[in-house]
Amino acid sequence: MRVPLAAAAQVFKSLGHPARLRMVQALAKGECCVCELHALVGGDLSTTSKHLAVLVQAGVLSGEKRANKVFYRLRTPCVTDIIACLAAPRCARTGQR
Amino acid sequence: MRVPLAAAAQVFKSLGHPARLRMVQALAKGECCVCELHALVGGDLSTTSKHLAVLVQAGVLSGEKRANKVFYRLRTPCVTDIIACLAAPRCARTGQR
DNA sequence: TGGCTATTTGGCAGAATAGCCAAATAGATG
DNA sequence: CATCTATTTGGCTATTCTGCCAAATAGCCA
Repeated sequence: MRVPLAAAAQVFKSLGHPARLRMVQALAKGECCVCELHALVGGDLSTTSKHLAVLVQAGVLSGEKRANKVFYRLRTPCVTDIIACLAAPRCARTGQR
Repeated sequence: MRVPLAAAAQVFKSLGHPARLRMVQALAKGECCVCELHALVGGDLSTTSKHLAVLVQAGVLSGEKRANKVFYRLRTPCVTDIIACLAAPRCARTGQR
């Protein structure tokens, strides 16, 4: 294993929350601003912001400020694959679950 | 998405701990008994047992008792793919990280 | 500048998690 | 049966996570 175990675990941990997972799924289709992601998951806006910070910290997302909005995007296409694999009724590669 | 978001998040959450991730990696090579997994991650044996329970609860592992030992195995090859993807310096499918 | 929108930060209370110890359970074996 | 090995369960404390509120910050526009 080349990536430190702890770093990999941190990525999984960051994905281990329904709101964060939903946001990452949305971001798999392209970047979104915080307000869009917030509309997606509901709750307090500050909670959304903190969830995004967790994902950035784990290296899953990166954020960029443009005008007065902040746009987040996936940093690793790998994550998209991972989510697709779990989200499908069967694994796309193996045909099994 | 066909698998409930919450269930997928639970899988990620269960993988989001270094000891659990290490055990799952070992199990990707074949089933192990608790004592082997415990030797791998150290700490208290009861802690290992509880980590395994978390993974079973998430649907990642299944355990089977044979004689007086309990053997755990991966339930989903998908998880193996996921881990391989993250563990590699580059994603096996896309060549990117 | 003043106000407006978008987002983050600090702080707090409650819930969940981690890890250790002691005790209980299950099966093998003398 | 008594005992030994392997594992789980109950319980406890310390730590971390969640989600809300209030306040601060940053950039736009009149």
